[in-house]
Amino acid sequence: MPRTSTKTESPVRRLTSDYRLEDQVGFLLRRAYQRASSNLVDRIGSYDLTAPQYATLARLYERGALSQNLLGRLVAMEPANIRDVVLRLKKRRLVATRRDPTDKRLILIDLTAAGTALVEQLIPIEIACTATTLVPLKANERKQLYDLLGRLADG
Amino acid sequence: MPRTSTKTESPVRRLTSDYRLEDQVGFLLRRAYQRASSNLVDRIGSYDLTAPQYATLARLYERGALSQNLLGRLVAMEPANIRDVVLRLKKRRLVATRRDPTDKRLILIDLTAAGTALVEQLIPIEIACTATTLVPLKANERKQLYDLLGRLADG
DNA sequence: CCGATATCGTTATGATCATAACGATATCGA
DNA sequence: TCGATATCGTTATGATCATAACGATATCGG
Repeated sequence: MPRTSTKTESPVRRLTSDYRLEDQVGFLLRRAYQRASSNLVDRIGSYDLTAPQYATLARLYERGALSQNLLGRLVAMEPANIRDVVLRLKKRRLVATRRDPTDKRLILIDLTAAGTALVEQLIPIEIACTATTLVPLKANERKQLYDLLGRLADG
Repeated sequence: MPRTSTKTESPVRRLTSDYRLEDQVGFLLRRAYQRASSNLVDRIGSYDLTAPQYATLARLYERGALSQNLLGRLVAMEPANIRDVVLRLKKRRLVATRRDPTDKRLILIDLTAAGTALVEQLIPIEIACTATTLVPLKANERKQLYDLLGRLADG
């Protein structure tokens, strides 16, 4: 086995630098999200679902039929993005679409029976997954994290 | 102006549900990262740089020449991903590549003069951007957040 | 020395993401 | 009523992302 190789590293140290990438909150958030997302895919990947797809199904389960655009806002996806997710879910018959009779602009999305059954299977898995992700933190720390992240996300 | 439209919402309430998507840490992390990333692009977008591209340049600035693979690990990108980022940066002459003479597998990546100059311009902007993202939090809360996120990310 | 194993970079596939521009529909205000 | 404005969904473009499979190179153990 070749050594794990910090081999090519040269400790050049340019000019300034009390700067560290690790101190940038965006970088930390990206890595934490990678971890959480990876945990979820490990558990629900066998269902061939991604985290955004799961979020979409879960939201429909919570709220019932929604227009494609509103659904997108509720799962934090742009119109062009939620469109593709809905198309994939529709192709697998997990959601169904119909026109809103009173507003011809809208496409209403809803879970199918199969979609509903799948979400009900997945919800406990996702809850367990969240627990796994939070293992490094104590109970009071988790509550603190939720508070802080919520305030960051909402601006 | 059409109303902001919770129009199509139907409060169907399926089976169970003390379940809420907002309680899943992955969903919160994704939204917080969206916010941070958006803040960064607002500020450095005029340089035609994305957050991952900036992270890559910043890491090279901190560490000097690195193999493509190690560089990828240090910015939390898969080999296939860091490859594309490096290609784009190389096309813009912000980084240069050369073969490692002692290990023919490696491609060494380093900043060009132009790349170095650009990073030195961008670092203060990024620091300001992090400050903006953290505005909702008080100083002690920021410290707490860093601690919690770090432990989540490192598993 | 040499085969087993590990690492590096590449290729291919598929799913997110954000942005801008566009036509169709809906609503508002004068 | 009717034009200005807003929303909805679509299309196109480009950048992330993760995964699996692959050849080339490097290292280790016997």
